[in-house]
Amino acid sequence: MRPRLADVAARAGVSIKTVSNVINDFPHISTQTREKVTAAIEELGYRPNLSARNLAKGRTGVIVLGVPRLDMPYFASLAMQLITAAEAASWWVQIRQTRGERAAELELLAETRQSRIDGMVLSPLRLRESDLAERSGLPLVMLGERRFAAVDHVGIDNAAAAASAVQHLLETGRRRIAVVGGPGRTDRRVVGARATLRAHGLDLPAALHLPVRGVTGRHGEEAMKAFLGSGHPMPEAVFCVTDWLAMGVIRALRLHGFAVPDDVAVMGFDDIPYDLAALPTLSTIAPDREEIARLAVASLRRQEGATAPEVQHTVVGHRLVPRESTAATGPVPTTRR
Amino acid sequence: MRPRLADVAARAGVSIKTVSNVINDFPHISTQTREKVTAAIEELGYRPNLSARNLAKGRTGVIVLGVPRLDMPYFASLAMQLITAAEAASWWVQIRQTRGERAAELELLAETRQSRIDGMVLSPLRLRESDLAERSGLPLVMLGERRFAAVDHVGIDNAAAAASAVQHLLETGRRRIAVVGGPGRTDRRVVGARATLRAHGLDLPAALHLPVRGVTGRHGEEAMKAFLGSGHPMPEAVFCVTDWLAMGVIRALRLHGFAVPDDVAVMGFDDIPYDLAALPTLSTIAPDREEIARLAVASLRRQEGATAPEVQHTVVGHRLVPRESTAATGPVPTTRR
DNA sequence: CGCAGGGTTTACAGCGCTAGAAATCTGCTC
DNA sequence: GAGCAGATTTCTAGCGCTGTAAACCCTGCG
Repeated sequence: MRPRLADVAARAGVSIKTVSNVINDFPHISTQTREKVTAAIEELGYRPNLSARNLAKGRTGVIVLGVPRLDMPYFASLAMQLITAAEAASWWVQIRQTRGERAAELELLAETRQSRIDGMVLSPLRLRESDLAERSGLPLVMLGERRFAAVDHVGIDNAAAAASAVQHLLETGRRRIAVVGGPGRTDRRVVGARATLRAHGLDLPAALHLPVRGVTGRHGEEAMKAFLGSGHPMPEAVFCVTDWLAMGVIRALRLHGFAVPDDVAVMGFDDIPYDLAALPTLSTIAPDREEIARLAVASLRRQEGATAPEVQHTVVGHRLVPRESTAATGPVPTTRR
Repeated sequence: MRPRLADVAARAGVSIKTVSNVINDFPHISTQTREKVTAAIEELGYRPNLSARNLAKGRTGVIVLGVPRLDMPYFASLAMQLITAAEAASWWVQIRQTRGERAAELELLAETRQSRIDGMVLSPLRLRESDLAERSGLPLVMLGERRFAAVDHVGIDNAAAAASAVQHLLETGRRRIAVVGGPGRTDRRVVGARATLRAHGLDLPAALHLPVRGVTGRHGEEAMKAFLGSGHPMPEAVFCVTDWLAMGVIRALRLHGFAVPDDVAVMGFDDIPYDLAALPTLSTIAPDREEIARLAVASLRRQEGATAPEVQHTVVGHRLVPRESTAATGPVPTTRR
């Protein structure tokens, strides 16, 4: 049988509660006692029983992660990170998919009221500020582009990240730059891109802003195809607000005979964990996902403790990852035949 | 406060244990009582507290999934499926990475003995039959190519799947076929491919069998580069034992000026959830991962119940997914310039 | 030298559920 | 109509842990 608190207590010659106190880092424990207990724990290889702990503490040990879709590598990867981060807080993560539908997102928000979970991490796409009335006091933290005034948020500075992406394109000598993404100017990434162009005395003409109805490869391919059919002069580079879009854009470009990056450079965003055997490998912006996951869990714990925790919006870092798709010279030699 | 068993009991006018009996499907419950209880559960929206249940039942509610690496999309996707399947059995999945190292795999096997988990799903790469002595009575099920006599196994028929892949290449008119994968003939996929070639009066000459030390894009790229440098006449098609290898192979081919599938068709294996915006999209074999996950959990539950369960090796289905990389005519038009 | 006052430790009552054993209720036989 | 077997339900004791409150033990001061 695996050792229990009582076994540790007996071995250390103290009471059960003292062992519990040591484990939970309660104040007022003499160094001597602490050492005795720690030694006993070590010798017995004791590990607390989470079921019992959660039961006694009245928590369920479960948090929910709400994402649009799990087969989007960005969210799959985020989920993995969150699972790891949550484990440290003895939480396990129940993953729910919203398919980006408003109804599903509202439903999740409503579930906040049944006390079946200890907290929720939500990556909303269609939620509005006013929807948050649905919310109960349950610990909640939002991820993604949108920030809500009344709820904790963890994310990167999308505008700044997009700016550095465009900056990179400019630095590699491209001036005429198209932007793929966002059906509105609410899109921080588009905003950041546009601002950077403007700061360099350039513009984002309507023809070079390719709106999309989604962010997958298919959407990117369609948007670029539409552009290619429009007869507008080609851009020297394309900034896509997601890697998926970029993959589709590259496909469309190549199907039309354009070489990437030789004819057109393409930049993505997200650093989805695709195989680097892609051709060309994709230059992108890598949000610090591990940090996002860690801080999301930290936010939940903070809220769990306090009765009326103050709202915190946290900005985590991102990295520019230049790869082949924006290289000055492409890796693909002239084709035979 | 969320409803407890006692609340349901009060509402239905029966004892707590009766409600518990209904929930756990115990025999000897009158239809009338069952209906009363079910109604009460419904009205109150009762859901059992898993912590309490697990505590009382003496299980931990945790199973371990041991995979080589989680950033391999195949395993990420498998993990997701397993998490879903395990949820139905009130288990949550703790994911452990072995990096394909024998030591790490043995360590996991050893953990089987501390009763900290209810079961283990293992996808071993380097384990030997004899290592299983390490194993305790804990429910264990293996995934992957290797079958062990003494342990439950769930997987596809790799040889048959590889056979159908090669068959597909033959049917699209390719005769000279190379195989990338396996540093030994233990590899069922290589065996299946070779057998199919032989059955068609063809051979797998040593020059066309490209062994690899791993199964990622990098390994595929290196193997194909080495071949291209060898001066051997080109094959018309390449069958790779994983999609990742295939991505690398395609990259190497294209960097050398070969078009896929026009000059060389490439076939993968696994159907990793890559973006279909790849160019060309990858023809592959898709194992029924959902079924694998479901059956793995079922195996664990079966073993949990019995004291000396008989060993079951289960074969699940796979599908041939033809895409662009093996099409008769390629999607890439002649390049401009 | 006694006692206040703090730091430390212990006792004990649950958290919500399940597993026996015990109690009760049927319907049936004689 | 009593007696009995089997079906059905209730009683009771934990599962291993934490929170509260009370008990303990030491200083240091008067």
